[in-house]
Amino acid sequence: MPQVIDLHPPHRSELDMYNCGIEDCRPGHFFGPAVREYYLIHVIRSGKGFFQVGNQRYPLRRGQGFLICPDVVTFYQADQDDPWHYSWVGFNGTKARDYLEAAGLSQANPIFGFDREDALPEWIGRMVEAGSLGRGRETALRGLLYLFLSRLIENAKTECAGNQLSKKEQYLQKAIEFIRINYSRKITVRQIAAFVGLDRSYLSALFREELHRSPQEFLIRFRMEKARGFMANESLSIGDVARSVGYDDPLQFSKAFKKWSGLPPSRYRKRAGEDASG
DNA sequence: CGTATATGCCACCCCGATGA
DNA sequence: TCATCGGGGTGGCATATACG
Repeated sequence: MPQVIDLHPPHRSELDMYNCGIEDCRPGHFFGPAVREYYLIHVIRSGKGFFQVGNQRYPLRRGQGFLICPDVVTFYQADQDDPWHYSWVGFNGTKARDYLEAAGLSQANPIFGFDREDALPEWIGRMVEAGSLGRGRETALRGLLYLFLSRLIENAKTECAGNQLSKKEQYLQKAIEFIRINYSRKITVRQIAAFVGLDRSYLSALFREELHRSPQEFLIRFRMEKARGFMANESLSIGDVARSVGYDDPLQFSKAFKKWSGLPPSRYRKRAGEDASG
């Protein structure tokens, strides 16, 4: 018999719980394909099953969990022989996405693992217990949800520290860090590679493999995103913006910006201003 | 022990931009 | 027009680690 706590659709604040529950699925039990209007995390206490989003299919088992994002079609099903027993919590709010991001979770990366000492299922168990409270119920559930997410975030941290990141990912992080700090200066792909300590062609291959674009393409996109931000400041000339993102030649900047956004900087700024005023 | 896989460097070729 | 330069990408090869 599943235990479920269902709240009224809450007003939108920083973090709101929609529901939570514990369920021991029967063999082959499934849900979907369907969408949710909130984030929904399942943590698997035992057994097996799979989670499918788009054409990605994730076989999952005890000690793992998955995130369903709002308005995304998903399907999940318990194993026929060893059906999973999971606990789940649904939530949303203005900060929900930030917390999930801190835990390394997103639509693109919806899977996580957890250790016994993380006690993620136990937190949901306490939520279900708190469901029988009176006037303090909503506050208790909110607190437990925060604690649950804090465990999830902490868990993501140790995963990184525990060298879960491959060398490739570490190199990419280092390269991106260099770009983040130096985008406003004239930097070359060779300098980025030297900073990371890799051969230029090898770094290029890593970018292509992991990010599906070359280091230079990544750098240009990064600069254009920054430029877009700078252009909101009307006191800066296009030349000022160009120099602020590492272009000493405004014409070259305009060309790159047009290629990126479809509009030359001056027209882009004009249109953005019109959009903002009505 | 041999083999597979990941990692990483290097030589090389091609392209486009630039500038004399 | 042609040389140069920065850059992207490939294939070959070496090394280390994991795995049976």
